[in-house]
Amino acid sequence: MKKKIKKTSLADIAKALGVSKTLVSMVLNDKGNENGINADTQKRVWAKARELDYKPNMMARSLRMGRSNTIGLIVADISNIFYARLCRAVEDAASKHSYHVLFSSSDENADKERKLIQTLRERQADGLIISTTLEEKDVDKLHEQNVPFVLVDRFIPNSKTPFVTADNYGGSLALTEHLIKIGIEKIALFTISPSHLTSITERARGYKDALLKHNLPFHPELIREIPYDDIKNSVRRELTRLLRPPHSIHGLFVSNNNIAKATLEILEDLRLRIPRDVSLVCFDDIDMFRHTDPPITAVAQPVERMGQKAVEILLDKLKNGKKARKKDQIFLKTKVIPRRSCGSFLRKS
Amino acid sequence: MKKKIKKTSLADIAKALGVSKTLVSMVLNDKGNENGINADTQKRVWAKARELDYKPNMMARSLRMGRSNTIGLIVADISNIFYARLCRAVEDAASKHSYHVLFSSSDENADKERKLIQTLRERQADGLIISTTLEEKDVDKLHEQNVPFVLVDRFIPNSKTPFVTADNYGGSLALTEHLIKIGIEKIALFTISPSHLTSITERARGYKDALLKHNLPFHPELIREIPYDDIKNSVRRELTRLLRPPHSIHGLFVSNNNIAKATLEILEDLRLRIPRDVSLVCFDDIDMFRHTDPPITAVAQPVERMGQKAVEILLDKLKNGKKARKKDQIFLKTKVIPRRSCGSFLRKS
DNA sequence: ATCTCTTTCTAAAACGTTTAAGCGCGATTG
DNA sequence: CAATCGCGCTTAAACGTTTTAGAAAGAGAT
Repeated sequence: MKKKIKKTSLADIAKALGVSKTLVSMVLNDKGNENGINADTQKRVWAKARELDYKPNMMARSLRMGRSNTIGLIVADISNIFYARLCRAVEDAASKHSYHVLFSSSDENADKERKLIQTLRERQADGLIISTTLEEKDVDKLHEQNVPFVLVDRFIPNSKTPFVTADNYGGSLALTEHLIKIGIEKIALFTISPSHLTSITERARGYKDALLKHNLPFHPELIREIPYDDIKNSVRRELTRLLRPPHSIHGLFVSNNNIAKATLEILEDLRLRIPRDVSLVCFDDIDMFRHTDPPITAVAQPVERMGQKAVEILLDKLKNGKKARKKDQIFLKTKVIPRRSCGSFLRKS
Repeated sequence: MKKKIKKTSLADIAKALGVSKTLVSMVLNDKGNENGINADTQKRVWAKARELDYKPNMMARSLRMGRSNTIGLIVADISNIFYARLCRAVEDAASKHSYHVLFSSSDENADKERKLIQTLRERQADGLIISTTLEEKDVDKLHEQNVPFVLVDRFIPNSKTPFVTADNYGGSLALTEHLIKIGIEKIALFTISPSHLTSITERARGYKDALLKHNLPFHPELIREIPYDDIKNSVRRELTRLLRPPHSIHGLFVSNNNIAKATLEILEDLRLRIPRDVSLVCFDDIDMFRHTDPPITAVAQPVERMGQKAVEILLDKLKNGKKARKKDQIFLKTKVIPRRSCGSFLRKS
């Protein structure tokens, strides 16, 4: 019925040529010379391999060699442009070293993430790159299971875990100061849950320190947490509340591009204009912020470098054992990109 | 030195319990009952497995079973929001059937794509989903090698190859008509190379037929091909040329979101405004088109369904053999989303 | 005639699974 | 009391590699 066409294996080539599998394997791995295989025999092997359209079976090879040349990558959501870029960077960097990448989206869900880690390990990923939503103790457990891994975008404070992240604190400080310098002082901050993520706490810390630095009052109730899975409704609720007394904010700092999108949408619904009714800044710049109405001031992260660095560190760990090194904890510089979403006048009056 | 901690295998559990690997395997695969394994023994196996933190080695399993539960997915560029969404959809659909996805970006480069296909096959992907840039004969070759695969976004005309694509023709026809109805008649089309892709040729065909349908002149020289790897410069060149006599276009139809972005940028550079100086419409809607200045009229594609359907068809092929069926060639409905980038007045005068 | 050294190649084990075939034994049947 | 059956389990092969250890054969040395 359904004719199962067997793929050609080393054994097939060996049999066809009347030599051993060993020989064929050596030749096709370019170890023919170092094993003193006759040049002519080598040619015959190559020819036959081509003739039979031989393709090595990586599963068998990995099984035997105990390594798969695969990296597992876990991000919150690969359809978010930030992670999509990160994935691409990781893919490119990995493929330079002939590694492949197994992507997965965790949706910021710790359970799902744990399962994904498990699966990736079952699939014998040699190492993991994770934009983790886990807490310290989970990550410690990962260490015990001695899986080589590197965190991206977020990190675990006071831990030896290697990571590559943007300078979320510095970026947020600068971004908030940008608002303050323009004269905007009542600034709310929309963070995203789960809120223990350092990418988020650090942004909040930067925001707070900027206020303090400029002797402005810090009101904890101006920091609002937007749940990852209900962004639009939360933004609507918080925004309408904050824009009227007693808060009457003048500026809004949103912690990621998804919240920014929702904010634009809600403001439009409410017939409110940026920056007339509120100034907006966003952590994480995306292309289209240049073309929105108005263009949005944002902090740009070096996403591509982030991916590259993470791969670099991971592969280094894979090669040279896994002693933690200080220089494997990396903060990348960010950059404020001023655009027109902040007005340019003092509005305290 | 670097202590290699062996992972626990079936054999370890078997030895610890004084039973055979077979038994352990059966129990852990939930085939204990159907193989009449004593309930108590089953419990002991599970307990020991947990105790030793057993994780099955999927490489070994795949090797033995001849299938990896992995789907290979090749797109042009995973950092393009369209493909990122597609990837996410494929990931979700696949994981529902406990398949994993191995993504790769081909950069619209046929050679790279061929290599990726090869690699994915070496890695024993059970099937492939490809947004292909290959030509018919390459795809035929793939068939011969009897790899199950499904094309997405693009298809091969007059071929039995299964595919899932948006109705590029219908969408483009409608989008062009949208312009025409507003009174815009001199419309240029920016396609993207490589231009043999049906996703592109179909869009051109829709554009042309819309003109003919409304008895408007069709000028082939108004169709400009923008190379994938040099979008910005080409757009600048073509745009400046087309906006002045003798062409003096009033409308511009761009074939994907990347070209739209570049167009927005260039127009800004040139101090030109949409729709005052030119009307703009885009095939493929992205979130941010709602918030650009002005919001951009676009054709939305059901990307998520596209991914789902592709997975569905592929998995069906994997299960039920590979006879080509008519209903495995799918065109998905698109939808014009009118926004303010087209003006709303007759401008022929 | 034996020993040793190259050169070229091979046998067999190992990686961790799944699966086809079948074994030992007590209970049931005729 | 022999034959049969079912239960609970095992043996061994197989998947396609890589790798370790060593073999066959001819050449040169003694």
